[in-house]
Amino acid sequence: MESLGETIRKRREDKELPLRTVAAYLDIDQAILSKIERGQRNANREQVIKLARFFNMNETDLLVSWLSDKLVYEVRNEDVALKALQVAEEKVKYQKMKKL
Amino acid sequence: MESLGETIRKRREDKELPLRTVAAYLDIDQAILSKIERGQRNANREQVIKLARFFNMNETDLLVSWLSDKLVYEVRNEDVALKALQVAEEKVKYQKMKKL
DNA sequence: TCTGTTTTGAATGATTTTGTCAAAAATACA
DNA sequence: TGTATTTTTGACAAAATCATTCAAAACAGA
Repeated sequence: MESLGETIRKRREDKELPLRTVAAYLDIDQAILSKIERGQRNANREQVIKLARFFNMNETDLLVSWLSDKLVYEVRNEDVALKALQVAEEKVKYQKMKKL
Repeated sequence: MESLGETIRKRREDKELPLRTVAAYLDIDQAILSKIERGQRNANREQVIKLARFFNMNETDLLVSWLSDKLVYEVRNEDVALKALQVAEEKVKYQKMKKL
């Protein structure tokens, strides 16, 4: 279970690229990319999409990774984290069903 | 699948209480409570706890309802909402496992 | 040590959240 | 209807959170 940050750091190190290079492609300061890789900052959607393009990864997969990171962050330190995620899942399913 | 807002509105109407009364107990403006009940605003943890006490409900259950609402809100309009929730669940489980 | 890379944290800006207030809209009911 | 009560709305302000920049510190390797 890898976070988006861990994933892209691996990719970047595989290619032996400095933060600078990827950050330039994303048009952000390398400090931000460093923080994103280490999970200290959240990327935004545009950055995730660019990262997928840069590293030739499936965009949807990376967006799922990113979104799920945000969800995990939202329930950090919560006793009922797991339960809440499960209930949220049911709620989303229910809403989807209602739309048909 | 009921949101926290729907739940407490029902309770309040059952008891035929005006927003004013419950809002006073929570120490907030009734406008906010109105918005919380209709899902336009998020309650905070303290308010959820007070609501549970006020309506004699199980605090944990209400917190789960509240947290899951927040999660649903976070993935609204996302194509990959369900997938992201499932992945988040696995991530949380994985983290929990690692701690043992 | 020198060079390039990464991390850190303070400062600043931008955005979001939270709440208040008062007026408008809706509701209840004599 | 008319009046009182409740609810909703939206403008506004304060507070909190979040993103970004920058420069310095820490780190890695030759």
